Amino acid sequence: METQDLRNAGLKVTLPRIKILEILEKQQDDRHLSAEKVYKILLSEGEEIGLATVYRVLTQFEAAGLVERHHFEGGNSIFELNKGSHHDHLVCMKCGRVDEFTDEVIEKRQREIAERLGYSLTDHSLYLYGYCADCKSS
Amino acid sequence: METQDLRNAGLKVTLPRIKILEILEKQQDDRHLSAEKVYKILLSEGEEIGLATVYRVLTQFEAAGLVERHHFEGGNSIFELNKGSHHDHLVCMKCGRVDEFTDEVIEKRQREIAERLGYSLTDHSLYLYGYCADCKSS
DNA sequence: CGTGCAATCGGTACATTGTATCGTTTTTTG
DNA sequence: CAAAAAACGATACAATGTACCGATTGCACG
Ligand SMILES: [Zn+2]
Ligand SMILES: [Zn+2]
Ligand SMILES: [Zn+2]
Ligand SMILES: [Zn+2]
Repeated sequence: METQDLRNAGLKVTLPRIKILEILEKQQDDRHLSAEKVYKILLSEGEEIGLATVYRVLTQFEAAGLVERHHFEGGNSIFELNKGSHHDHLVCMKCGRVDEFTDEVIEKRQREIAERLGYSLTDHSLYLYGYCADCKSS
Repeated sequence: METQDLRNAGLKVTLPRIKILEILEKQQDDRHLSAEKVYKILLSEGEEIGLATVYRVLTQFEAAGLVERHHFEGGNSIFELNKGSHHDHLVCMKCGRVDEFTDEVIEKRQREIAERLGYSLTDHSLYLYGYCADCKSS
């Protein structure tokens, strides 16, 4: 139940938050949405929720750890429901398809590099760009 | 000589292009500059070059392969003179310091991952964020 | 050297993405 | 159910970058 998820995250239960969380959970094919896309889905479902609220709520979700924010090439922010396990992304430059992957070798090397250069590592972003199997051939 | 670099890149030799290229070559401590920063340096040197021209010229330099554009966390574009050799970046979240590194193991894993998932890889971006040696202790 | 044309420039209006403000509405608490 | 606190929606604003346009400059040619 979304209601409980919100309470657990320390957020009050309001209609916009429930609806936005529902939308994020509903995505099957692509879990990675922009704020604008979430807003359009809300409109298409007849909800009267302002775009400002969408941004505000997504930012709150991010602060509460419910959601992760990414910056794919192209500039605008992309949100996805937090699955708990870290992963990085492969993005198709033609159709926008997004695949996920994890690689412990890369993760380990990153930690070693940061240590060698004297940094304490807090975060990283790794995006691979290219053409997916479908777009490659066409 | 900057003049020849510009000709080699197929660009006409104009005062703004020479000045901007000079500024990029002059950076010792941090080769990674935003368009706004380049503009401010120009102003501080008494040059009458418009911000629009700075953006335009940097974009042309990028297209000509003279310069690389990055998107660090925070959103705005960062430019650096192309050194020829690929490298990735470590960014200090406190003081903004940028260090560079190359890791052939990571590069290789990336190619393998893309292949495994059916993508033809064209590009990637890897940024490590944290606190540098100086900022870590303070 | 001039001269003329095409490329480029600088200023500014505009586009896009996201944030701050503020009066109104909704939730929570007792 | 009423009061207080929080959140909402509309919209003004901010930040970053692009498009446009009349004025200027670089460069090939004579
Ligand atoms: Zn594709
Ligand atoms: Zn993901
Ligand atoms: Zn630092
Ligand atoms: Zn660099």
